[in-house]
Amino acid sequence: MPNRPGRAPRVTISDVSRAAGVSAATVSRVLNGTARVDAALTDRVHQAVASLGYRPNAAAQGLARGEWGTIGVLVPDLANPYFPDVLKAVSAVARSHGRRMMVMESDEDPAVEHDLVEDLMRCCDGVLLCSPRMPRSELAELAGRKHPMVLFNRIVPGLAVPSISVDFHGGMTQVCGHLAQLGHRRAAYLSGPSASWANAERLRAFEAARAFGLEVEVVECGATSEAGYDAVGAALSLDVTAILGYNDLVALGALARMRELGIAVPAAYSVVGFDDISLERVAHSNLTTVSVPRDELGRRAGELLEQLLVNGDDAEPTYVPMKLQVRDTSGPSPRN
Amino acid sequence: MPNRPGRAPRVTISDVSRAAGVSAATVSRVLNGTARVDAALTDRVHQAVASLGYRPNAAAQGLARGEWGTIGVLVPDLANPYFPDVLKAVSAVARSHGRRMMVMESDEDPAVEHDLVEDLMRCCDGVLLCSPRMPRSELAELAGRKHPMVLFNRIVPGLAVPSISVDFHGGMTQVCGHLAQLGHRRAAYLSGPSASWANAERLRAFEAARAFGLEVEVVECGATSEAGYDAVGAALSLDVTAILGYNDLVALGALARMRELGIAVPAAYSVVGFDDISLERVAHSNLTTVSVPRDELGRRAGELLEQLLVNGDDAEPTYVPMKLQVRDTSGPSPRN
DNA sequence: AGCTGGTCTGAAAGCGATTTCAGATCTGTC
DNA sequence: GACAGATCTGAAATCGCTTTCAGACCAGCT
Repeated sequence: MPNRPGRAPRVTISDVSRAAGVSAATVSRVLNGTARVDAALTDRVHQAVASLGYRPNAAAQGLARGEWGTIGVLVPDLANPYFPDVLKAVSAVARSHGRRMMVMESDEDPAVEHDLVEDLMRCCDGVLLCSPRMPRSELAELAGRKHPMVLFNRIVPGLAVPSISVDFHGGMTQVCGHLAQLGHRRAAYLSGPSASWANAERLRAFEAARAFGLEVEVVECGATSEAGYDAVGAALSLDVTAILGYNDLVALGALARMRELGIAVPAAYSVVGFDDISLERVAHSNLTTVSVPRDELGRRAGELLEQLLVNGDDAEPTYVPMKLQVRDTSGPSPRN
Repeated sequence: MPNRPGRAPRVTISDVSRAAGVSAATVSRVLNGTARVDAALTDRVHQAVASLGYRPNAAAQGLARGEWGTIGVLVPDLANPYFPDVLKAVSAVARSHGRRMMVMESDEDPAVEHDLVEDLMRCCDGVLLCSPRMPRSELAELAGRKHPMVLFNRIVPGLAVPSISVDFHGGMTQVCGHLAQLGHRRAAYLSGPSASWANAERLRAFEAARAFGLEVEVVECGATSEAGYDAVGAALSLDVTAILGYNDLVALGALARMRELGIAVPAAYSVVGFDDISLERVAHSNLTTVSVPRDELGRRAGELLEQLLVNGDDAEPTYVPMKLQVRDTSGPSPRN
């Protein structure tokens, strides 16, 4: 990089080679250990590197090696407590394989996702798309570029992209089973982003739920605690005995509103969340929910991508099961 | 980059120039708008780009331009709800200036911070260090490299590095004032990471607090809700009427333990947090705390870095004030 | 018609690494 | 002592893009 005024002069490999009295090739070999080099030269190189404070330029390395040493992650919303946990694990995996992590956020706007992914592909060896909301067609187009890519929490039928997802359908089925067993016959579901696969998977569970006697009404809501707070009114008017949140935030928001209204939980209504975000550790609202180990999920997503980069394996879609966590906000139906 | 088996063949600028029947220089000019180009040629270039699906290689651009178009952010812990909010804002600012964001996490280990920052400097135009725990000497060494760098929540006296920090000292002083006014005379502070500047700043406030009649005992604790939970016992044995947390997580953990022990808050003890993390929105524990607008903080940090990159300005350290949020966990001292 | 000056374009020289290739040196045999 | 082969080293090509530089072209003027 050119020396900018006021910036430290940039030390390049040829500065080092000059100082050590060897060729640039030798410096490269010493630093990367790609070939045997005489011990005396090795020493001189190391000394020159140390005294000049040389650090190889990542762009030049990337260009020459044909690898950036970087993976890219796209998330819908950094502020959603779900993703930092995943990022943390992905970052750790990436680091353990000597890669850096680039992060982009779509801010829940499906329209910008495509561009962001394109940008990521320009500077990352592989990309991890977390819960992408973009339409199937765009996703297919991106997949068609043959750039290593892993899908997280989004399955696109008929698209052979390695993916890892939480078994939302199974999780919600467990929730329904739990409520049915407690004698509930009608429940309201505070629905998440309508375009999202994650929401669709949950909805799918309600058809099966009918089989074991639970009818679920859908109320448009959203993915935030505020949305949950606001949607309670509509839910309560539906003659139900239980409220299911799209996620824990929604359920906690609903719970807060119900507390304000003086509604007894779980005596009058059962409330069930989804995701088991770690807020539970601190919030102590003891929400009944279904959990999934987010760190393990992130780790597996990272490993999947890494494997893809190294072996080019085209793995099968992986589903990670959820686990019902019965706590204090669910109980027998009051109409039993 | 070389074409890997199974990967899409890489389209380069010369492929485009060949297809459009112009020189690579012209393609570059059209794409970057750096010079007037005949309309007919411009069209041909655009068509070639579209039909080939050309995307400039970021590494090559970075190398040629001497800029990566990337900023790097180092955080101690992604799982700490504080940072995602900051990252979100930083990411937005970076994006608005056409830059990407690289994220690294030290996992609260000061020993790895130095290497991570070094790595960031190899591939980012500028770096933002959030609450770095590394010793002053290392920080000084890094600052000496003249690589654009902004410090967030860490002031190093005598080191001329642009920085933006929350006025922790002022915040904690407000907390002490609040408690003193409520008649409290002795309080316990559940102390955070001992090496951290943030903790030192809070401690500093306790000396001043003595002046208005509040004695604060320090209990070693940590930065997590678990640590707060565990430290309650020690705090209660100190003959105090109030407990101050290093942050909200600690305070919430303490609160949870106290609830278990059947201790009335704020009747028997007042509990005060620090940071006002957004968990409050969902946890509804109504913790008294001091707040700081994390998104604004992130935005300003991002802008500071951007300014540094563009103007090379060496701005003065900025302090952002905190604001006392009196809620339900603080009340008059029972010994009044 | 001949110049001057201004636009637009392409050839070529970087940017800073890696890697190939060929030459130099050194071993160990015959 | 000479030769084959193995080691080690440096020169140069390469990665894909930007940017300088100089030439080509055209218009407007004297």
